[in-house]
Amino acid sequence: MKPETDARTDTRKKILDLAEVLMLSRGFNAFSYQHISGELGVRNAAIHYHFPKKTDLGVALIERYRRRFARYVEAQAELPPPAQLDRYFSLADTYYNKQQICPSGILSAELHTLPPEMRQSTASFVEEMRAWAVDIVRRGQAAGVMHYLGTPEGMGTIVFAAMQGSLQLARLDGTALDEVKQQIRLLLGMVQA
Amino acid sequence: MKPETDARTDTRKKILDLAEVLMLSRGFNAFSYQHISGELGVRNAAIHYHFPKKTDLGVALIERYRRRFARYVEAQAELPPPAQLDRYFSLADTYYNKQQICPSGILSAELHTLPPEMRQSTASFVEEMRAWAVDIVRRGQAAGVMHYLGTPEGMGTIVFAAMQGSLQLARLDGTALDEVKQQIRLLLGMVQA
DNA sequence: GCGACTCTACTTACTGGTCAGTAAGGTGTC
DNA sequence: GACACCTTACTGACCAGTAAGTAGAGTCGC
Repeated sequence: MKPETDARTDTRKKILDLAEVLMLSRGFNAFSYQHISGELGVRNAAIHYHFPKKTDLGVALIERYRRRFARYVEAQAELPPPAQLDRYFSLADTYYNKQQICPSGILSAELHTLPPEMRQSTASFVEEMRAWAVDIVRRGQAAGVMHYLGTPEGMGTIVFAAMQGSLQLARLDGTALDEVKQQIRLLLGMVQA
Repeated sequence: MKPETDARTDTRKKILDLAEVLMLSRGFNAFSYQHISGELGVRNAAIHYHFPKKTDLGVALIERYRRRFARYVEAQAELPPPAQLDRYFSLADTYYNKQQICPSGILSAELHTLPPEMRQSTASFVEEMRAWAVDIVRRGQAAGVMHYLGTPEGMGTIVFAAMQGSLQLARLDGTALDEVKQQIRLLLGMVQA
């Protein structure tokens, strides 16, 4: 009984992985259990065995994001703030290359059609991401490696909002993401103007 | 035969108005002809009479936005750039107060599930909005009433992306929109830091 | 000034497809 | 023999879209 080939967690994980791809490219409401079961070579009811309601799948997806994000933040806690920002930018590039948008983007856009449990998880997730962006620019300022107008709250929030927005725009206009990234670097005093 | 009470254009307009509200709060895929016909007190097929396919309704919605936006831009072409920015901010407040997001936000988020005709219209619409934001900050800079780092393209794009993103975030965190608006004013050198 | 025709703007009634979700049964493993 | 992990088979809801019919208003010939 090798845990790494345990069928139980294996199928469950495959479902989550597929659901993740579908959600980030099409949205939560625009994919069905059929999309997953077809790709996975199982029947629809197999998905319902692991996630009885679609809401359960949605909440599990968001909670997995939150855990992953927490690990991600912790893993690079020791990096200097500009390097953390670069990592953030690379993450956005990864989404862009897959023609996806960020989880907070799709979830906040679809918010009013999501079940209450998912809305709750989304609110926590988005608040954690925003707080992290604020934290980066705050520590960047404190360390003297970032210089900008206004407060860390204002600057962090606009960075987060602009990245979310530009990832969506980038699917229509490929230059938007690079342009926004470059402008953020400028506004944070990280490049010579 | 008074044209202002012409039943023809009247029902058609009511359908578009209702579809607009539904799209900005729930998204294009998350409303049905039933939602509209129920509210309007007509049968489903009546909507199909005016808009045979849902795609037709979607394209009509976007094209109406584009015409409205073009008029909006022209109507305030003589205003000084900071005043135009304020109008843009008020528009965002209007959406926020109705718990809606901006059309470009929902359309770009749902992009991959939209029919090709709608994608085409969306691309044109978004490009027009972005160009307008760039134009405001370009003329603001030229008039000496806006001062910022980088190019008008970079600054206009980040303003547009940040506004789109913050309108989405504002449904989860009521402070996001005001924070981003204030930060934009700061970054454009429109307030004393 | 009146019947015949036509057009707009609907209606009723339906189809086929997709959806989430359920119940009951089977199969292999500890 | 109990349990995890599926299957087959189904339900009811909702969906976009269509076909055929109709009420009323305007138009035309005469």
